[in-house]
Amino acid sequence: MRWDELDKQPCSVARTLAVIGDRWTLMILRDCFLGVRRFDIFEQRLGITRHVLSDRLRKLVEFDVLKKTPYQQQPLREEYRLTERGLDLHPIVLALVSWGDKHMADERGAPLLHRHNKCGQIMHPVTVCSECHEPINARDIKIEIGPDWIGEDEFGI
Amino acid sequence: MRWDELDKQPCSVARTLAVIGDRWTLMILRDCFLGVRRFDIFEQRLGITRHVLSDRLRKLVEFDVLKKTPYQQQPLREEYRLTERGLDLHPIVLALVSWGDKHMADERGAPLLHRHNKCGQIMHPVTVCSECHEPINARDIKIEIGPDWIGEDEFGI
DNA sequence: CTTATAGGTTCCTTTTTAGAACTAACAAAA
DNA sequence: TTTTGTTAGTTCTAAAAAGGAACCTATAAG
Repeated sequence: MRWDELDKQPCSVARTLAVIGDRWTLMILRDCFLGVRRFDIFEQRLGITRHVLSDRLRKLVEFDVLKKTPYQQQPLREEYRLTERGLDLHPIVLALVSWGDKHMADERGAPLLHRHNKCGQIMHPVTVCSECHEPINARDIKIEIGPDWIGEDEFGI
Repeated sequence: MRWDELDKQPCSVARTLAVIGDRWTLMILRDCFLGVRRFDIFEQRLGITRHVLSDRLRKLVEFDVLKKTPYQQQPLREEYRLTERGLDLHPIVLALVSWGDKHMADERGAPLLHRHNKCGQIMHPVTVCSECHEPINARDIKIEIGPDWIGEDEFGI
């Protein structure tokens, strides 16, 4: 299967990865959530080639994850900002950070700390059930129906 | 920057993506969480080339995300199972599913449903603060210290 | 008149991926 | 006993993508 056919699959992971499942796209989005908005800052921080950066930003705008907004006229300059759709990617980025903090941190610990404005504390993200609000464990989830279900009742991992 | 230098960056997102930030790796992991364990089943379900599948599985074993376990002797056959480290990737996969369900679903709705064994209900993942247990909004998180902080106090998105 | 800035595009080389064929080690069927 | 099938790969070539450097455009500053 070619990569660009992925969004036709009846699977939400495949469809999401068709948008952000690229080598550089999630690094660009990380920077977006850190406040980066301009082409040259992305380039400097990421060490990505201009060609690829240009292509990825264009695609993210196409998918309505980022939008171009002018911040200056004469000459026209535009910056890239997260849309509501893009802001909804925050749990994905947080989940990536959290795994990296736990499993890839060096002796200095987590490189960045997240403070939750509402409670004022340094936090890490916890994934809970929308219904009972208990933390979710991989073994406690049963996949139920849908075309991608392969018929096993248990993970058996 | 070359992709294989990414894990040297002082950033948990970069370090995590060095492991799973590949075009196909997250699709392989999706299937792992659905119970797939064998080479030929991955191949059939993903439409991935055998060469790339072989390479990605080898890397995931190297990173201790999957482990090879014999399920038959004569001839020796081995299958790939998630390690504890691999199981910890579940929140990432759930976050990808959740975004896809919300933003990429077609008229039929979410392709797969997740039932939480503990409460028995169909659920979707919610990311909450580890301290106050309130759901997290991108605008409510302030990045505090660390080498990747670029010095802005607000997202201003 | 030259240099700097921001946001790209173009060109060429290297790396990665797609797609198909081939291999090894056995088991089962004809 | 020869053929066919199964599982888990490896090897080969062509096409696509990424890396790296140079070039382009519009404007402002020195």
